Amino acid sequence: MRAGGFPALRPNEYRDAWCGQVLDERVGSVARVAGWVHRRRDHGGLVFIDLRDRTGLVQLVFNPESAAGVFGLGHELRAEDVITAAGEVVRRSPETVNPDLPTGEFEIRVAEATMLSDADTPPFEIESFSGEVGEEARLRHRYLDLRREKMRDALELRHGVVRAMREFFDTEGFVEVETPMLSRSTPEGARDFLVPWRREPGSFFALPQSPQLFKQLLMIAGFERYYQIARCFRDEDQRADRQLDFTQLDLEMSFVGVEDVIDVNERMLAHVFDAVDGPRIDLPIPRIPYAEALERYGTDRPDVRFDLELVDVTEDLRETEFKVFRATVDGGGIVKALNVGRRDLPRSALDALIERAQELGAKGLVWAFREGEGWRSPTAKFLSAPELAALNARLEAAEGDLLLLVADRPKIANAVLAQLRVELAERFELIADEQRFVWVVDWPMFEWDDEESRWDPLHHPFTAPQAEFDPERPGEALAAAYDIVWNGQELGGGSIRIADRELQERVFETIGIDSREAEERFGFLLEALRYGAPPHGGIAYGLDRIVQRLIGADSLREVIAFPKTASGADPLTGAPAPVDEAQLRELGIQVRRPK
RNA sequence: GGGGGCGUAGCUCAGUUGGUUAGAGCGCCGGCCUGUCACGCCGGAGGCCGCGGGUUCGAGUCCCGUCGCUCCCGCCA
Repeated sequence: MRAGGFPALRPNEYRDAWCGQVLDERVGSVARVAGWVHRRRDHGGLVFIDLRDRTGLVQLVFNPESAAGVFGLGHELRAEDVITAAGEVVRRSPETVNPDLPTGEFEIRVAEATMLSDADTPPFEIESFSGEVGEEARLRHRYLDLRREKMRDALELRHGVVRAMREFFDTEGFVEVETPMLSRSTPEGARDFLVPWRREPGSFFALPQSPQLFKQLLMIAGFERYYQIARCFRDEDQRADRQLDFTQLDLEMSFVGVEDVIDVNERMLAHVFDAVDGPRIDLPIPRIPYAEALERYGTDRPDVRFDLELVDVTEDLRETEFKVFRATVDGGGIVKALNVGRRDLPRSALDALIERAQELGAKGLVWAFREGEGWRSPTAKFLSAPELAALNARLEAAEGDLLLLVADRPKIANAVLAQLRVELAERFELIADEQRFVWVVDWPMFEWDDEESRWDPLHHPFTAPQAEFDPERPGEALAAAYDIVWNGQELGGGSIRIADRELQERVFETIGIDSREAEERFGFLLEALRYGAPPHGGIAYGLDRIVQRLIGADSLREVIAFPKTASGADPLTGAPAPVDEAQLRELGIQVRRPK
């Protein structure tokens, strides 16, 4: 998947052709190319050089018929030397054609060549055939790692994605506006990156976790349609799909409802994917209510490429004598189950499943194979015949089907089985070879936080409810929010925002932010809402994740030019690094450093 | 903060039950080679076995600690 072609090249003193474009129309004329020595094949009386630029490779031939100096240079060239070379483009004789190279039918007979920059032996081979180079070596010399075709392709695809987004938003009347990097700490929930302010020791800017409040202010300002390719920062531990700084596609629209936002975004995604030859998106993208996603898939980001749905069997076990289930059910927990189908798993594999379930947070996992009217399972003897029959019926279990049950608090039972569902689907190859998108809609406004004993916003506190909500029953309120999920990974999420000051205050109150704190933290927003706020809503995407998925990479690092390691370091620059005392003094910061 | 995996030559890796001088492929250096394209052939250099401590007659190998890379849980609305 390459994003677009390469522009026509104007001749200059270094080249008049891209390596990758030394093709038919060049045959018979002189071409000048420039680039890096990719590989040298020195036959003594004849030297072949594969020269590389960003467009690809072309073979240069140095032979004794060329000037002595030029032929001599041919022998001296080493990997990654930078040269410019000119000579006649010739068609190779049929037996010397390299079918693996786009330029494989042609070569340049070098008549003149200049070393522009000779290179030390690189710490690793640019295109290695002996396996993946270690992450730290790659990042330490990222400029060499980025010379690999794979990395060029990834970043060019990323460019193509961004360009297609801009194209689309341009035709739809959006304005790209930059919001500040240095601003006030906003409440996205993650830890902020703080920037100390010299003139007021003890006061800090925060780097944005998202442009959320600024884009709302832009709507109040009357821009109506805004977007931004926005750099965002969150000081949380890394994952393969999480970096400290990352990029969002952020957009916001005025005078819109949920349908309007979804419509624009579906067309945007279809346009972008089409522009980069990504998977086809069939519109409209199906929607699934949050509650249904949780019920059927155990997660708010369901992978709908395969069935294997979760089934709630709590009601069948309400009266059971089996203590484990009974205690859970009586305590407000649930029992959820998965019918994995007829699978021959040895005891060791079943034990491994139990272990995995525990790793994921479950107290345990019950496995069973349907056998006649009952079960073959260590647990079978604790359940009555009617209970077993009811479970078999509820799970539509056929003879020999493997059943997995988890009893726990709803959150845990769902999460554990949701993960097992995906892992089992991979294992048994149930996942259709296709791309499936789904909108998750009808999110609850609030979620009860047991540990803090308060209601938390499920999205963020600026999300509008679908209708007036009963402050006595926040748990029943639904939000005008939507997330888009691609093959089980969240790509983006958004909502219609609160455009009414009083409603905004009520939501703050519900989540335990009293009017004084609201004034202190969000006074500027509340004040802005007084001066004519249009109804508005939007969405934000993880841009890096979109590109990662498009190229099928395992890690975000494959689509970010200069990413950080899993521990948040940058081996190339050595960041983060101590700063000198004078800088700290100026900022009024005292640091106790370990000796 | 917690857990798993990994750390041996520049790179990717092997290294048996703890036992003599730690290996391979690629890369690198030198030589030969006029049709190769992951060129070939001959020769060579290259090691703090991540670091520190311990057990042992003896440690790349076992134990403890630590650092780094990585994946996961917590966290990331």
